[in-house]
Amino acid sequence: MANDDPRPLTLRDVSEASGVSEMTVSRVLRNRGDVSQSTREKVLEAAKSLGYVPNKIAGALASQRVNLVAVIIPSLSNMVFPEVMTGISRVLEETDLQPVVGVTDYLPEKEERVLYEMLSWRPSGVIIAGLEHSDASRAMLKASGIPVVEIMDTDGTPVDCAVGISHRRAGREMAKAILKQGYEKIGFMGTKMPLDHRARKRFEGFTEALAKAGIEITDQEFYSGGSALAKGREMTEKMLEREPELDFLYYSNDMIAAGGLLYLLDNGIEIPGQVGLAGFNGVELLDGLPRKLATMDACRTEIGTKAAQIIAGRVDDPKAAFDPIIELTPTISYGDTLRRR
Amino acid sequence: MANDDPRPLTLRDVSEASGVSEMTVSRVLRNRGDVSQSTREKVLEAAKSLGYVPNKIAGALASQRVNLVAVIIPSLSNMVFPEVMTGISRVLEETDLQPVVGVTDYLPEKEERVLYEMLSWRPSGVIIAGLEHSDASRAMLKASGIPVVEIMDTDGTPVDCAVGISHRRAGREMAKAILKQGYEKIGFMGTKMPLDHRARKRFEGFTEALAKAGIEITDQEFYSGGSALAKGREMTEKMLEREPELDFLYYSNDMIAAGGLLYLLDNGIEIPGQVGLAGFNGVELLDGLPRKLATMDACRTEIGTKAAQIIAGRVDDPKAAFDPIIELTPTISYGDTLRRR
DNA sequence: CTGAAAGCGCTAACAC
DNA sequence: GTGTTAGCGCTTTCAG
Repeated sequence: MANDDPRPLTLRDVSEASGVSEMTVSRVLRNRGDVSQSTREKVLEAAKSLGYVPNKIAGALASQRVNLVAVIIPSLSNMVFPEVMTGISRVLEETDLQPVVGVTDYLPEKEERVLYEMLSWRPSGVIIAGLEHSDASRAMLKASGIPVVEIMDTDGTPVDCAVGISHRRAGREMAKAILKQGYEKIGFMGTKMPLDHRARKRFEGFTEALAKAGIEITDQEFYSGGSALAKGREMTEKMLEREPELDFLYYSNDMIAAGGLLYLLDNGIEIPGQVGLAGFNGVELLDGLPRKLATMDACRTEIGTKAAQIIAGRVDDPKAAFDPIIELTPTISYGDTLRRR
Repeated sequence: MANDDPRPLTLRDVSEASGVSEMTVSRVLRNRGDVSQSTREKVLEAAKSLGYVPNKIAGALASQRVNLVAVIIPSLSNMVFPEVMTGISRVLEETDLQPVVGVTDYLPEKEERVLYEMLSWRPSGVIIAGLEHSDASRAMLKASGIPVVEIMDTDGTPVDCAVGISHRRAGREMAKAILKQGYEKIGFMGTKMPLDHRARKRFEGFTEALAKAGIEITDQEFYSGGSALAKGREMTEKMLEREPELDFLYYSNDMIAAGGLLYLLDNGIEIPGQVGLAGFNGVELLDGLPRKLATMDACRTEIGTKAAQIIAGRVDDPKAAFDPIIELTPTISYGDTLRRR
């Protein structure tokens, strides 16, 4: 029954055990071509009882086909990429493609290494976060000759094609919504991440829209590492000590915004009358806070879904047409922390 | 410079471009064997300018070696597995092994599929969550002939070896700590997941230790889906309506415990005097809550680290000895919600 | 230090 | 419906 010999089983073993040629065994195992019911049963029986697991390495080399899609993302620890993965998996499960995840920790050199490593397995497509990559990475992607979808961001020029939102616009829209509610003394808090281009673009869009209204950010603060909830609390405290006049706090993600919210509530500050708040991402995780946080969803699942569909479609038909850039539209939810009565 | 021909580059292309035999090119690219400085440079130059990326499929088939470690986990969405991954990656980065992640969504059939798929790439080792697997999965793991580490749990019999904590004991220890503080009317809230064996074992250990002290759980409630924070809040509200006499709430994870905490605070219930709380996991994410939640860390990063070390060690030396079960010891942190004054 | 030959386990393409 | 042959792109092994 089990395999005692350390040598892994091969098609040949199944062939011998079933008295059918290797080729026919292969056909049965892949459901390819016509095979008589009787031999099919013999083969499946033999394969099962031996515990045969096909060797995809050999199969891929022979067929020049690899059903893998490389998915390259900066991190698994925040809520955003798991949701993108969910979208991707949902679509790919309907196909014979399989996602393989690589994580870059927001480091361009690591991205390069991971990409090289993944491309060397000759995947059928690449889904990669962001539009900013090293020259070498872009060159590899171009030279690979496979479909590449850059996700999350549309502010830039994709190597092949992109699905995402405009983070500049997201920042602008939030600024406009805040101004419209009559807030004027605005503070910003975010990650100290020169390499998080999307956070940077949101910040840029935000200040740009404020500037257009003749307003400058009153104060700003950046953090790195640690528990986001705790950091949001600390930064908010510090900032309000420095600038008690602030009437709005814009956070670059929902987690630190939640920390800020808890701080304000603890200190009896009236929300959103005295101070308003908003975050970014729309993480469901945070439903259940004492107040519903204003935020902007980043269309994460949809980005994953669309990206996977593009890959699947183009693997299916390499000459099919496709949009070079698909820009999704995030929506603001006002919650209880942005709308002044 | 770039590759216009859709055909991917091969060693032969580099060989021709550099005027060196394929074999020597291969040696240079893998840093194997002695190659003169001058030919080495010629080769690297040629490979780089062509944008050559080696084909690992062919390499793996020829060398019968695949530097991949299959990591099979139920989910990426909660905080627990990303931390395990961190531990694994940290160790494997020091070696030439690479983790490849598969997700099962807590479904045994999906686990079986994912495992089959991964084993068909002939990885050098498997790290898989839990000790409960279908017969077919166990058979595959055994037959694979590669090192297998089952992680998270030690209450059971591993196929090969295991690293984790005893969730039964964890439940018992928490029960003892709660009783020691004088709490007596205890409610339990958790996930409605017959397939989350570790949550189940904690629950069993918990009730068992209470029983030994002659106490039964006063009330219990299970949820599925939705935002854990919100669910914790809702369940807590319902339970306290049903059983206003409750003096302690034990939650099967920190996220719902946090929701419960926020509910109690909102309703002016005194913690931990009137009602105490505890969760499970020790998620750093939650630092920053108004009170520090009592919890028990699950040694997640350490589990990842140890598991990866075992794989790396056994890949290095297949006949090295190893412990079949490594049980780590979780520690209770009392925070502000368990210690009665 | 470098090269030539053989073959890893499978599948495409073609017989029968 | 089934079998045969010839590789896929690399590395192992062995000669020089």
